Amino acid sequence: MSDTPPTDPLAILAEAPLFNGLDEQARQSALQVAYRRFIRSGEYFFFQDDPATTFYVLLEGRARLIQLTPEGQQVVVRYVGPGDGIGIIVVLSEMDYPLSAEALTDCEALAWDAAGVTNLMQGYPSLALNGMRLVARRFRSLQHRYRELATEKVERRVARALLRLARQAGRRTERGVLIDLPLSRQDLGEMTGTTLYTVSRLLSRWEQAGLVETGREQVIIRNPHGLVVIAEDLPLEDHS
Amino acid sequence: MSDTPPTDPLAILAEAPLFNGLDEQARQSALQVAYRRFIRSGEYFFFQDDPATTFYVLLEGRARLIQLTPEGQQVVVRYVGPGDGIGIIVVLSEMDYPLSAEALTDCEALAWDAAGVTNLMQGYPSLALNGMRLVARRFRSLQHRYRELATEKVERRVARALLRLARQAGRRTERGVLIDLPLSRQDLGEMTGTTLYTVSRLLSRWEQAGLVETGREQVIIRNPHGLVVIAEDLPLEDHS
DNA sequence: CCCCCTCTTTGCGCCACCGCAAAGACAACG
DNA sequence: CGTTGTCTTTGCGGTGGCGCAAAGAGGGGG
Repeated sequence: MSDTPPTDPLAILAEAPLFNGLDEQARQSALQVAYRRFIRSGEYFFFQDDPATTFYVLLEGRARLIQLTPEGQQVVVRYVGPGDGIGIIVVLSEMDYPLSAEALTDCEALAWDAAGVTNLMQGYPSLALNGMRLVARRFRSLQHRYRELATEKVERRVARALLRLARQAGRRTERGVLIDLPLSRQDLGEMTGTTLYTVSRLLSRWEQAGLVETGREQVIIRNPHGLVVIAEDLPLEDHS
Repeated sequence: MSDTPPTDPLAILAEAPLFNGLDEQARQSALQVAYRRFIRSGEYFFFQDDPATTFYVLLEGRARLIQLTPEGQQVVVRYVGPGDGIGIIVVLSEMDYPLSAEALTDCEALAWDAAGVTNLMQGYPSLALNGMRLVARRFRSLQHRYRELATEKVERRVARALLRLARQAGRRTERGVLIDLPLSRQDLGEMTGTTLYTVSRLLSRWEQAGLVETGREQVIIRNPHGLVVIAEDLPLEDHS
């Protein structure tokens, strides 16, 4: 996660799901019309409601996608890492960006403009199909989370969010699985549709129970299974 | 909405957003690999978790897409009408259907199997791009609803849902805009992530206020603007 | 025409969650 | 090493929404 070999765009493209199954030559021509961008930690790839002009594939670093409500509330939509694309969906549909992309660490990315992507896809239909598959997968996961939000109560949603984050950004330590991201109570609230207060109370309770260990903008999961029990709402074993 | 000329597949395809901008010849070849299906009211196009084999374009009738939670709760994801596609997203990604599609009236549809669609898209890249645009739009709208669900309270969500339904399936009558669908309190609850009780109470209140007129599985909107005020949470005019 | 089934309404108690407020903890910075 | 700002915790009161239960209201079938 923090070993940073001099990034080789071609290698990362080969790994990137969007270019999966394409031949070397296709990736080469994709690279030729791409340009490289560096975004410093805390800065933005783009802002919500800007016209969507550019599609990115992250080479190095970590970013998150945030949606702002008209009233100014935030929702954290997704975290992304190397190999992930940002803005695929939008660039192809001549819309405005529906969310903002914020760099959490210094980031390096490949960038294509809308015309470039469209051309590539016309030339390599597999690229278009890959794109659809990607979008499909993301759509599905969003649908899943939508259903969660609609039907499940806060406790489960937060537990799930932690497990998901552990999968995406977890690092084993001797104390447990550390979520390797600056992650405030506020952030967790925005991801799960609740408030920082409720998150804080939940985490306190879970810490009491020995499930997690928390610090400032940091969570370590000591007992993943315990969280799963909450996330899946498994019947607690009766100890009478 | 209820005039039913003998359905002409080519004409409907020409209107269908997926085939937008394609030439006659492309639509012809699409038709050649399609077959026709009739689904009776109350029956299902497919069930959640079945392997996704078939993509449909609805020619006639009305259907809805439902997601079931592991615990058996339902969420109504979307209503569809003539010209709409069902299952685009999924067929291309070799997944299982993430939801069930239920016919609300007798339905007539064109059907393609996964291989057929993939072939068509390889042959007509614009088709793939159209597909992406469609999915992108739907993704956006889902994202929008996700944010609604995460940040807005029930009242607004129900008001929004009614307005959305009015747009999709509204018919002017002398009493107001009738939502031309059998629509129970339960359904509305499932669409907005709440319970039939709360929906019932809201509708009662709104009926008192003269905003709507309700009956068994039926809603007529008398004062759309009033609903918009609620949906957008506009400051109520001060009448002191 | 009546019966039965489903949908709807509404009272009621309950609790999960909200959100302010104030105090404590921690990190960064000069 | 203190100051400052951000993040976190927790008490507290308020309430929105849940969900049972029981009584209406239609509608369709026999």
